[in-house]
Amino acid sequence: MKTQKIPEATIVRLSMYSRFLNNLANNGVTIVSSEEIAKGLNGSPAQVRKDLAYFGEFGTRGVGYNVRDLNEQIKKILGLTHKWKAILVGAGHLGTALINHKAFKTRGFEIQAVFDNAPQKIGQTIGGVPVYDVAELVDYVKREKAQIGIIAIPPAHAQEAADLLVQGEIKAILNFAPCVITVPPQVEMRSVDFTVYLEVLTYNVETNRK
Amino acid sequence: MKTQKIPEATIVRLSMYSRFLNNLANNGVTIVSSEEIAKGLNGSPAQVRKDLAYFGEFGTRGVGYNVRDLNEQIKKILGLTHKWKAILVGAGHLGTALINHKAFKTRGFEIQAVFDNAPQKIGQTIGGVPVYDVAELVDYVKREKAQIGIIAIPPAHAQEAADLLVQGEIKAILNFAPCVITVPPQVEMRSVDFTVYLEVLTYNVETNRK
DNA sequence: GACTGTGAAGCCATTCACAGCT
DNA sequence: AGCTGTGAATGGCTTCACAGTC
Repeated sequence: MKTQKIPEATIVRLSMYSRFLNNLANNGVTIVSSEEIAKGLNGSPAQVRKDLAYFGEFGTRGVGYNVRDLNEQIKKILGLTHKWKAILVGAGHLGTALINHKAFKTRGFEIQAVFDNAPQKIGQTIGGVPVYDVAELVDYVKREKAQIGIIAIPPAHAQEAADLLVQGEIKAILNFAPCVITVPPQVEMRSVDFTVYLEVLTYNVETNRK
Repeated sequence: MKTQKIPEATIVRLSMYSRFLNNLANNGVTIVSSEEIAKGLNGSPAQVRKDLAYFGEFGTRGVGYNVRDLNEQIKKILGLTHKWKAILVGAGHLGTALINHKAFKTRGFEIQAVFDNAPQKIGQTIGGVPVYDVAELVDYVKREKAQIGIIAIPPAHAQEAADLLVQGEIKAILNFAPCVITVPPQVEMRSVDFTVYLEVLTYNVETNRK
């Protein structure tokens, strides 16, 4: 193992490997081969081995990988051995869906607060999470040292929300608004933009019926 | 322009260019350069030109691109000159968020029906869209010739939902469940998996504070 | 002079094929 | 014998740099 640039696609796959290993462990499987992991992910065995080899030697030649150990290693790599404090911007339908989504809790993410600018929403709770005025966002993030900000509002105000999060010294932003957002380099940012995938689908459907 | 393999990343960017061009047009801009498009997308001018050049010569040397014309061309490439019939599987929070999402209507996608297995939801409407029993899904998709199926249910049953959509001869599937789904090659499928991006963020936050 | 279109070069990720362990 | 770990080869996307056009 040496220091080298690791493809983002590798990190994405690590996250999926971990999920797959969880399932295996729940089914009582203790040993797994790169071949089997690959099958579970529609990937290739060489890819699996290469991805893991960036970070160490986790397997046993002639045998395979210990499911539980490998999962622990991957979680450590991804930074999932401790909890993460998240806050949500947007108390609309999407925000509500995210608060109620199982995936956050099961992976150690805790949405601590929601921020919105609609007076009738402020003071309420959604799925047990309090809704605050967006005017309090910067202070809250600073005070609570929230690390992850999730943007779930329409594109028109998404950049403003990002700016507030940055002002609060957030570490990372997950943006669900279908638009481009700019943040300073020290802030990690990824967009989940389903609209572009929808159009990738239509492109492929149109193109393949030649 | 010749027939060659076009990177998926190019299609993703085309979708974003189109959105950007919509904004420009709404602001009364008529001509745009690759440089300006690049700035709007945090990309490079060469990339913009290369992406567009896969499909034709849409610009004028020394001048730039006509905003409206280029947008029309891109929409044609993406198959957005006609409407798309979509159906949704899952009448939960996420499904509700998707039905109410502006992005579908503005890009020509119409969610015609929602399918769920909860008896108390069947017969209701959500955002004006009727909720049907999932038992009727296959027939409905065949009869209405729905082209796009959207999966918005927990991972445990996502593959079953995909199988039903495939049985109904759907053309494309957009999967929001955080799991791997397998479909036959003639069906286009993409997953919108925000959980992996969340973990890409944590990986980067952990790694960059060395 | 300005900006597009494009072959070539450079770079990065994936696949291959086999050496290395158990 | 079986499966991992890995340098080398391949393939593909992006960047470069300039020719082409207005």
